[in-house]
Amino acid sequence: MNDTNGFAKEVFGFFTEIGIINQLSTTLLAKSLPDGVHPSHFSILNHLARLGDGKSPNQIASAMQVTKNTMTHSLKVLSDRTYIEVRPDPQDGRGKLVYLTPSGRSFRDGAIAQVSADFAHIFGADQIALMRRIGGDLEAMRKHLDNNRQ
Amino acid sequence: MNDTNGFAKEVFGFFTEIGIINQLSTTLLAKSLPDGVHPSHFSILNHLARLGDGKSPNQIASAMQVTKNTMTHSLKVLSDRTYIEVRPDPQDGRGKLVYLTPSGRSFRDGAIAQVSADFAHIFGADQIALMRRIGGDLEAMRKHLDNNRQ
DNA sequence: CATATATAGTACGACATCGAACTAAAGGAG
DNA sequence: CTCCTTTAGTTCGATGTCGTACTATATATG
Repeated sequence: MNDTNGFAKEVFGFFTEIGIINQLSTTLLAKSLPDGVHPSHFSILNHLARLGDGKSPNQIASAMQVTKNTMTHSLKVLSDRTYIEVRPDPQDGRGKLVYLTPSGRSFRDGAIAQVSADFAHIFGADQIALMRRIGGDLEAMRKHLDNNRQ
Repeated sequence: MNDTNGFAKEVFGFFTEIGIINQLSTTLLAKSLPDGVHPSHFSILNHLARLGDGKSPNQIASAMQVTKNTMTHSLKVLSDRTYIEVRPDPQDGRGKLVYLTPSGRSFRDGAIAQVSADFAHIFGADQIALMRRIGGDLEAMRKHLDNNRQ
């Protein structure tokens, strides 16, 4: 096996590991979420609650790393559930702005509590230590990949 | 903000970081793959080439962390492209066994070369060092989550 | 042997996501 | 002012994935 193949093997293994962790944690999150709300939808509510609402769909799509069409779909789902309101942007005739409803806020708060309780069962001291140990490296890797996407 | 919420915030941030890395690396891989082959399909070919073919769909599904129905679908796609062959298991009337075709092997080898070349452009010494630094912790986290899924 | 339980794979429907093409509005160049 | 380019959001079709329910075969229990 030559160098190129060895390099490929190592990098594949690395991203495969990350992919599996992502898959397992997403599945776990999905099971903790009530009412058939998809993790990606919850993520949008969480984003709006943490960083403030009144963002455009395009801004949210960039933050969530999904395409605009996906965001259109997700916002429709959240809007149908009355967790958000989407209003025209008074400053820009093309744009829209997304606002959390009181119902959306309370749903998000309840979900946070539920998910925290569920995760606490399997996330012990060792895992917390591990998380803190590699958190900085993960952030660096994320930023590097984000800055180098074509 | 109380402890529960702080814990939730930290864990969310951690898995969000992993999710974004996974999303970016998967997108990158998808762009390197020729012929519209999905990363998950490539992953199956790679698995069979590395660990040997003649596995059952169920074994592959477990290794890839997807459901049996997803595997049925993926194997049909790969079979239609003549990258694999699915034959009945002579030992078990219910089972099937999956084999790589010569075409599948050469496709996989070519894809490895292409993807390696593409990744080498953005994966420098710093990233390789980072990968080796946190690889063990990622593996431990993956195993922990895998052992504790409900 | 007969029945019950478990396992391999499939069928069906639902849904999240994507890429390409489109509409509408904003901004810039002449 | 007019035309061109860019940007925001949507529509459409395709695809990967999942959960539930199903069939067929194997294995265990009595």
